[in-house]
Amino acid sequence: MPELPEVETVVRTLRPRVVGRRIQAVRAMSRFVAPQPLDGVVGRTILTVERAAKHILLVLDAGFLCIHLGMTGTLRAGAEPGPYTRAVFQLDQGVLIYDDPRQFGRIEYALEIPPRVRRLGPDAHQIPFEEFWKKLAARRGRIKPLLLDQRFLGGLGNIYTDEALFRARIHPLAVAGRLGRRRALRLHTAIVEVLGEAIELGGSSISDYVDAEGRAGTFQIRHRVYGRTGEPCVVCRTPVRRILVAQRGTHYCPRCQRP
DNA sequence: ATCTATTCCTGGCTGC
DNA sequence: TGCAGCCAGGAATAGA
Repeated sequence: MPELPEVETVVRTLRPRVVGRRIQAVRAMSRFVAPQPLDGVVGRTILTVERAAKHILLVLDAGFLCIHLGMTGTLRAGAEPGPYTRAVFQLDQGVLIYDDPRQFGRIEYALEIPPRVRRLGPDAHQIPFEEFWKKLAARRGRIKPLLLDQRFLGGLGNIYTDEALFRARIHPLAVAGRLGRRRALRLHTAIVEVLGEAIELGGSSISDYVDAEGRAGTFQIRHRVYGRTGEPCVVCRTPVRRILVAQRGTHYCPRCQRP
């Protein structure tokens, strides 16, 4: 599932392939992925490609093409259309293919940056500790749902939330505002480190994820708790436990991450 | 503010 | 082998 490191990798691999290119035609095959017409992008030039949390923002000479990969979305330059192709962008040089089997992704064209992007909290990989600590201390809810809340912090999803909490030795149900400065600092460090390491390895490829060149990431082999239910904790050999938190599968070590 | 449940979608899995 | 049923989950949404 594309989270911050995967989206960052897509943006980095996409950039050299599309910046300066002119969009000559667009074909949207899914009303679910593209609920509004995308015709406005035709004739526009791609100025830059930016990441806003998990959103990909193609800044055009007029307006913005905003793409969210959802769970199974891929955006590939110079690829061939397949059975799950939901949108095709014909460029003056090359083509951009959006594939998405489960259609949880969204493509939107607007003259202004869409509200869903404006509402995003600070970037999980960029937020300074003092700001993180201040925001955290004001919250009474559980830490995991809070980290998943894109208005609180942008970019974390289920995988990296579980991995960061494990590294920081914090229970997913711990109350955010009661973590204390020491544990908050551990958590902030863990978030920044796990995201940085994942970006270095091109993200995690669990099922569908590939970058704009079609290459899979390799960070999944470094996962310590996510998808390791029942396997021994890499630190203490206690079996990794899976519980449900806010309707999400949550993986943690019951010994390293005490309540 | 915070929580729960629901909705979108379909490949892949389980169990019979 | 075939098929029904369920699960995975990001984010919006409704309702408590």
